[in-house]
Amino acid sequence: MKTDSPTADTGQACAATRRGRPRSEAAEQAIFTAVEDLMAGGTTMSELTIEGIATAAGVGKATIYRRWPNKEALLVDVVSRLEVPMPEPTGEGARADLIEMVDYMRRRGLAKRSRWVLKAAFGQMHSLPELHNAYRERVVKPRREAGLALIRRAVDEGVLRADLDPDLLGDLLMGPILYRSILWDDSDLEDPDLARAMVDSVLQGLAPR
Amino acid sequence: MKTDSPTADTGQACAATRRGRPRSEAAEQAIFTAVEDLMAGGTTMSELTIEGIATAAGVGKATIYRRWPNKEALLVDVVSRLEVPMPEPTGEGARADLIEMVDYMRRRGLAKRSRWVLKAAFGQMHSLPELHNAYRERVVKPRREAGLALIRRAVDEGVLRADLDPDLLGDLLMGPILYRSILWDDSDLEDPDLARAMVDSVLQGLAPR
Amino acid sequence: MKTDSPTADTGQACAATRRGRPRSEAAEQAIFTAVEDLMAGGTTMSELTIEGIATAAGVGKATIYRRWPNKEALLVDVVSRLEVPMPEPTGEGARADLIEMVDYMRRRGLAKRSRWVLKAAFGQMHSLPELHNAYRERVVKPRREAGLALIRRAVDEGVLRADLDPDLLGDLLMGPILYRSILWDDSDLEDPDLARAMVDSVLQGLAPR
Amino acid sequence: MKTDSPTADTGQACAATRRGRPRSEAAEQAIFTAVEDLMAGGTTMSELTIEGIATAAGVGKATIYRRWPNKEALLVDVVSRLEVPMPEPTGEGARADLIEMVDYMRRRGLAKRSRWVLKAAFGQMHSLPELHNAYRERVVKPRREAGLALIRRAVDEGVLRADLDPDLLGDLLMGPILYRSILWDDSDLEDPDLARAMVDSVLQGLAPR
DNA sequence: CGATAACCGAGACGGTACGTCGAGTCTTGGC
DNA sequence: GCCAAGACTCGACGTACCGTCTCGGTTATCG
Repeated sequence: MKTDSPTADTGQACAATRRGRPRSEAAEQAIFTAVEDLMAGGTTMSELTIEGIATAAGVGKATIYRRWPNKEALLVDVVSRLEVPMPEPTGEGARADLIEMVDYMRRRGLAKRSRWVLKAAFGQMHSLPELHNAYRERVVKPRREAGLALIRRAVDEGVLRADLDPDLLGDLLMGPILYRSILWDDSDLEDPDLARAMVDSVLQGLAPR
Repeated sequence: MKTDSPTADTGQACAATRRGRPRSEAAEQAIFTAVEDLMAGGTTMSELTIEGIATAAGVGKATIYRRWPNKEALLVDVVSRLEVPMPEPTGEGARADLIEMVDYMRRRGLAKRSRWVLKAAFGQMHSLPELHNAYRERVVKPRREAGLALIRRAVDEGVLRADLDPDLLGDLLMGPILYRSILWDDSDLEDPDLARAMVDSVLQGLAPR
Repeated sequence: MKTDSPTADTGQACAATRRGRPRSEAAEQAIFTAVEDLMAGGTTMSELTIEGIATAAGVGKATIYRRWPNKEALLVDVVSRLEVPMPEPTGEGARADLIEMVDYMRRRGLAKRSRWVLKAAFGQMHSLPELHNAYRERVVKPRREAGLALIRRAVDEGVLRADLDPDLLGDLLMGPILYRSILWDDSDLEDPDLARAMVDSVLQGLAPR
Repeated sequence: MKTDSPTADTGQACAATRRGRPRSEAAEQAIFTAVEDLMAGGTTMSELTIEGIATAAGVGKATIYRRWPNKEALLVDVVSRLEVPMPEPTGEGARADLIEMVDYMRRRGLAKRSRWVLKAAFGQMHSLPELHNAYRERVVKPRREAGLALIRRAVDEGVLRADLDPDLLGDLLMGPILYRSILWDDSDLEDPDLARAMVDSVLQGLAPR
């Protein structure tokens, strides 16, 4: 996934030379690392304070507020950093690719840091609509589009029915795993065969033949 | 859903009659109304403070804390109150019941107050683990169990395959609609035929015959 | 000197009964004590922070801000508390009373706490004109009027010339000692005979006979 | 008063010629002008920040810190610059010189900028001990010594008694006018005859003949 | 009927974190 | 090496809520 730097929204790439001391890359890194460490250490969302982050990062509070207007904005960037690229098509056919995609979601939901982010940060989004949109634009949408590309290929290969809306197909395939990732426990994602079972089940249909 | 009164945790079922002035039913109503009004008025979750609720309800803070140990507990009750009862089986067979159940989820996701709850309150849950657990226990679980009962009946009627885990069947049927409810726009839920399309699609299977 | 409580300016003596928990007298005392202790401990004015006072007093910052709008207002009250009543007339005649008054000023300028207050707090006043006025009204003016009464009595007794403005007489008698108190070192005030020398010198005149 | 350049404390009198670009005289002027403008514009002492000065002067903060080690040092120089030279002896005798000196103090207390300095800056001195000491050393002391010289001459001329401590004589003559300058309103200084009245009163004595 | 006990609104209490501001230092590119 | 600009760490500011604790006063039941 391609993500802009946190200052992307200020569009500072002006023709005139930038003046003054440039922002410290090290400080930025320290902030990200501090947040991820705190998260990994079991800190819940409401315990995650800017003051705590600043202290853990060895950074002044102003250095954080210079980059992000509030806690949520910082988290969106943390989230973006943690998202890993989706798997490339395996070349073994569309069904295998669909399973791989679903299994990627399952593994991502299991990964400790990623799961914390997926749950906690995502949860805050409805309080800050513009951040919700930013997250959807930068994280959800690219993935959804990759999924749709995959689905269209599967339709071409005859693995998926052509008479259904691709959006619907996507939700039917991805919804269950994401639902489990967000709402339920990790234990519900541990079965390594889960992705195959899900994909095959919806492919074949839940009704008896 | 049937929910205990907020005083449930104080173990009021003592043999001896309670002495002193009883708690004011009016105050309780005022609190609930205030929270719902604030929510409807666009107050985001993080702006929803106990002090604000007390002021809006014309109630002392202690009157709130006398009933709920903390903000999370109050929110669980508010959320529970907003949940509407699930539809009774229609008697037209398991397939119709499944569609009805999915469509109920769709409509619930569209309802203004319910949506606020589903999104905002649910979103905060991972920040507030107790709220998350309480919500799962009191809201999600009963519904899930109703769903599982429905699914078992559908298996008995031969509408669903008997060789799949009922939990998996449930997630495959409910996951897509909940995924859309939580993550996407309301517009994705507007199609009145959506529930039927989803259920029939997964019943028949996404693979061409 | 008669001093109102710090909340005097809110005029809370309303007919309607005051509601809510009353302000803690103990907290107020703790705040005053903390400031005086810090001052006595050599803390300079710019090192004297509200946070430090709150910590030293074992009190929340809000408890201070509830009583005084800012640091300077708090100091005016601290100053008022520290001011001690002026000496009563000795009954030995106007000249002795004048010397006693000047010597009182000298001793006051020597007293550790009082001096700190006289210097540091007084120094801040020109930044906050209304506080300057309050201080003048509540501390300086009563003293000045006591001095003028004394002077008028001295005129009646024939100790002071009747052809001079009483204000001028007051400043000529009190100015030198206050000038030394404010601007110079403590060492300039140590001579126990200083007051007598000053009064007698200006009474007799500085010109040779 | 003659004041060293602000760089005095950096010991610039090195034998080897200074290398690199010399300090900008214009920047220095801009800084002084900015401070005086801000003062004249009603800025109180505690609102007078280095950042504000730098911005108003169109100068970098480092340019200020390169010249003065801290805010207090800058203020000492600003204060020194504002002090105007004392009057030369008039040649009309010691009494006239004493009156002229006291009247100079009176006029200085009335002058707008000088008064700002005398009151506001002086007021802060006890908060900022270094500033206090520097001010005493560079402003008060020379003036006091000039006053003492004058007094010694007056003693020689037989205008002042020889049996009194010159320091005491100085404080008795200057104290009243300085006391009025610092503590009271400008209106108390407006009488153009005030200096003469004060000097003559203390010369003749306050006791009736 | 009076005492007792738990309730009520109001608001102060000690804390914690907020987001801002300024101090004094450091680091850019440019003169 | 100086300059303007603006980043840096640090620490205090004054505000807002948290959850608790008095206040004076109001219903209830119990004795």
